[in-house]
Amino acid sequence: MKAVSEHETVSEHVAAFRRFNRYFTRRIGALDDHYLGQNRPLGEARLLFEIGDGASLRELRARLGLDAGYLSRMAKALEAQGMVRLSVHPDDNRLRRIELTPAGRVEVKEQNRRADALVASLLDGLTPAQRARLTEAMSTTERLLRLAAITVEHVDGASPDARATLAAYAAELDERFPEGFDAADLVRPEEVSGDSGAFFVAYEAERPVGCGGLRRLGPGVGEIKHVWVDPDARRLGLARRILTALEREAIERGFDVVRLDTHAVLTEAQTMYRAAGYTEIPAYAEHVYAGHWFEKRLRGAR
Amino acid sequence: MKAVSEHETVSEHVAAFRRFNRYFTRRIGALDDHYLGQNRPLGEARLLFEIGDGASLRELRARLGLDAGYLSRMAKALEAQGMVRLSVHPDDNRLRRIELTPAGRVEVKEQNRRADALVASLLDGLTPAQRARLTEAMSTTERLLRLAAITVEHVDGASPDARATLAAYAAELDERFPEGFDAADLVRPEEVSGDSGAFFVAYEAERPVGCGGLRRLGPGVGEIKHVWVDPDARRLGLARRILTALEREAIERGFDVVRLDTHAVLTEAQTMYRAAGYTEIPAYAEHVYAGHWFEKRLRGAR
DNA sequence: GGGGTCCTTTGACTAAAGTCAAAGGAATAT
DNA sequence: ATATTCCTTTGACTTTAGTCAAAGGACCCC
Repeated sequence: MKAVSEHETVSEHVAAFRRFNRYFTRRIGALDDHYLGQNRPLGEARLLFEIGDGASLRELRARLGLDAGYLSRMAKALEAQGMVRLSVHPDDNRLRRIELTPAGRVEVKEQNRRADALVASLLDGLTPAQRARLTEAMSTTERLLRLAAITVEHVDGASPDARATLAAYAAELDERFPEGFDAADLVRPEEVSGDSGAFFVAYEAERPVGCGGLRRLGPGVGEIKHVWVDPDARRLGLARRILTALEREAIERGFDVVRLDTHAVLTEAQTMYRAAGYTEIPAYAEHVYAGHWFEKRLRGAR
Repeated sequence: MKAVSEHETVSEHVAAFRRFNRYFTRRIGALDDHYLGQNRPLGEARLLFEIGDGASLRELRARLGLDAGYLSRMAKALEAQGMVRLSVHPDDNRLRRIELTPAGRVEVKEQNRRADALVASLLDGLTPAQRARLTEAMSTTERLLRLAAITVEHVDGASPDARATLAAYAAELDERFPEGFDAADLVRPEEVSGDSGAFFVAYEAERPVGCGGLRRLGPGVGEIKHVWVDPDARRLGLARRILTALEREAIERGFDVVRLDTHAVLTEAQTMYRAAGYTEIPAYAEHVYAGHWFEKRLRGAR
């Protein structure tokens, strides 16, 4: 009974999603592409648009998912038209840097103007209140879609992605803590690997955008460390998902309770932990940066 | 001051719209297209999908915006693959009817299954509450975008579109009124044309999806007649827009007040009129179908 | 300083997408 | 009944988009 109704709701959401997708890509997406290109193949228009304030071909290849040969030729064509300038990349002679010429900049501006005008004319039919509701609904849709597309994966604590996210985490704390933060105070990779613990990295389209670690604190007790989300991926509910992954891992490892500490200035984090069922407890260890300690019981109700 | 802040908000909405558009078409739309086609050029896949329970080539040409020659060839290719059957259209020997064969039906079903699975796997990352919020936000977005894309145009009361919408209106009333509705009781075209009145038709992508008329009732008094919205376009706020257009017209024609009557069973309409500033008044004329009478003062406050 | 890796260019193709115009049969308007 | 309009087919193209592999110069790691 339960299963049936659950299934029905999921397929309802799937149907709604597909209906929206069809409507949006047919009516709006198509419009945009069509008007954007105007006198130019879409591929070139997109490339031109994506260059921004200069980029390497390698970057563009990754961002637009293009074949190397194909991109090389398009770049050459745009250069011949006087839209871009190609040069060897200052940092690495293998790479080529591509930049807009003044003429290219004019064309991009013109593309933007046209697209803006198109959207403005569309919004024209709505009242200000409706426009506000539309913007709100779009941003909710986008946030949830992004969240859905992010995966949280178990990785080795010493892997490059783990180290990269921890470095970003440390850099941010160093900014935010009045006393600064020393990267030497991060957990050691072996504390969150193998039998000792676990480390998770969140990926959005292959890019690491968040992390969190779990280590053993004592018998039946785990500690959650370094839960962090990239500024670009905040307000999506990602920290909550990382936390859920860590708790699931803790349960599998037989911990009955998990603890964590947090700095006094990280008020959003404290709010999040409370909402996730954590309760504040007295200090369970001395940490240089800690100001608040929390705990959550994972099994054996209360 | 006012104008500046107004302008700023509009451009904010434009920016938000474009950001959403970019995100959605790049990430989601692309996914969909890529997985849909699988072993088949996208054009063919789209065509196959669009056939549904059979259609004429002409219809498909309009819906997909294809060149006649291109479509003809694709149809022939699909026929050679045993996916569709082509035949002369029963109603008009110039047209060709295209239908799916059993094999074609299987493939469309398979396309659908794949797309559903893709979406389901995407939604998998969300909690049920988040899924519900996503569906809600998408449907709001879609409703408002549809509303924004609809235009309300002044047409002659005797034009084919005016007659078509009025016929649909009459047919619906005939269903809904316990006593039925006789199309002979509609306004005559000349009452809502030229100096006597005005008629508006709402178009969504060239298709008439709503209407409303205004006629002169007496000195300074106009009457709003036959405001109707196609079932496919309801719950978008379209009736309200038609009403606004009629009131603007009434003001231009120098009417101080507009009246209207409505049948007792049309409770949604009554709610809408009240929300739009209409107040119920005693019967101002005898009408066979009327059960409630409303009025709105357009100028000379109270 | 030598092998492996990385990035780009070039040649050589292929497939898909789309355009244009001529032509012929079928409806429609007058 | 005749001119006009419609819808589709066909031939003859062009442009985009994309793929694959070979090759060469630059970097990186011992």
